[in-house]
Amino acid sequence: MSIASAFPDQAFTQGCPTRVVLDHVMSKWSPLVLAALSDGEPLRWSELRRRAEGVSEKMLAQTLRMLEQDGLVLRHARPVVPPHVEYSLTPLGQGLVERLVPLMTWIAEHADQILE
Amino acid sequence: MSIASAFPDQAFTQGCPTRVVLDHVMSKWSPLVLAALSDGEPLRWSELRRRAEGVSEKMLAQTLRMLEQDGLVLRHARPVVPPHVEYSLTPLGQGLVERLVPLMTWIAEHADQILE
DNA sequence: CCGTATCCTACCTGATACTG
DNA sequence: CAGTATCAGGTAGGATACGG
Repeated sequence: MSIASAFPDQAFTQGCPTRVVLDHVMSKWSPLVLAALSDGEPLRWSELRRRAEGVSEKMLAQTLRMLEQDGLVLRHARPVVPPHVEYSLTPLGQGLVERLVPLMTWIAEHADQILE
Repeated sequence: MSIASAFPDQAFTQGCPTRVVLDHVMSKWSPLVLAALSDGEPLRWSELRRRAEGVSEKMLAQTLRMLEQDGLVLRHARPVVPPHVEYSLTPLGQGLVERLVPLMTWIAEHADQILE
């Protein structure tokens, strides 16, 4: 029996790869970083820190490394002084944010209702 | 400047109610509980424990209380012995899962690609 | 059957300092 | 500018035992 009829039987069972990806995508800062990149425009480290308001340097680094390893975010470092590094979505990452943004939009529209 | 052009300016800024709701919805077990209820059929505590494979009793209780307080999940206790309690989605919760399920479906379809 | 209470650990956070 | 390193403190989450 799967968790819900919408998914294949083995999806989101314990130890399933889907569970790992779900945890990555749903981690505290991933949605904010992914949403910030959703416009398609590459962003620099400092700009990402401003957009994901409240993120520590440690957690931003950790989140970006994770998303890069997952093939969702691309890191492009230009070898200049001072360093210039840009982050953008991979095609895979774009597919993800196309589903993520509607969810976040819904939350933005209904947050008041939810917290009274 | 908002986090991304898709959202209103104040959305997902630090301390904004949207941030609280985002954290609730993206918490470790919420997606699995909400997805389990997405079929529309009310589920009992023991069935939810089976569907959200790996969840501890403490975290299931905490997650359900949170979702109930947020007005996303409805708790219906029938006063019988032994106790019979059912959980289901509120209309608000249904609106949420309509956006959540496509995201989780995408993850189920692309998890292999992501983890190589 | 449906939870609560307790304890314990792991991670997140925040601050600070430092490097190419 | 774009990070890494380290350490102290708090909080989310896990394991287990017990109660209505």
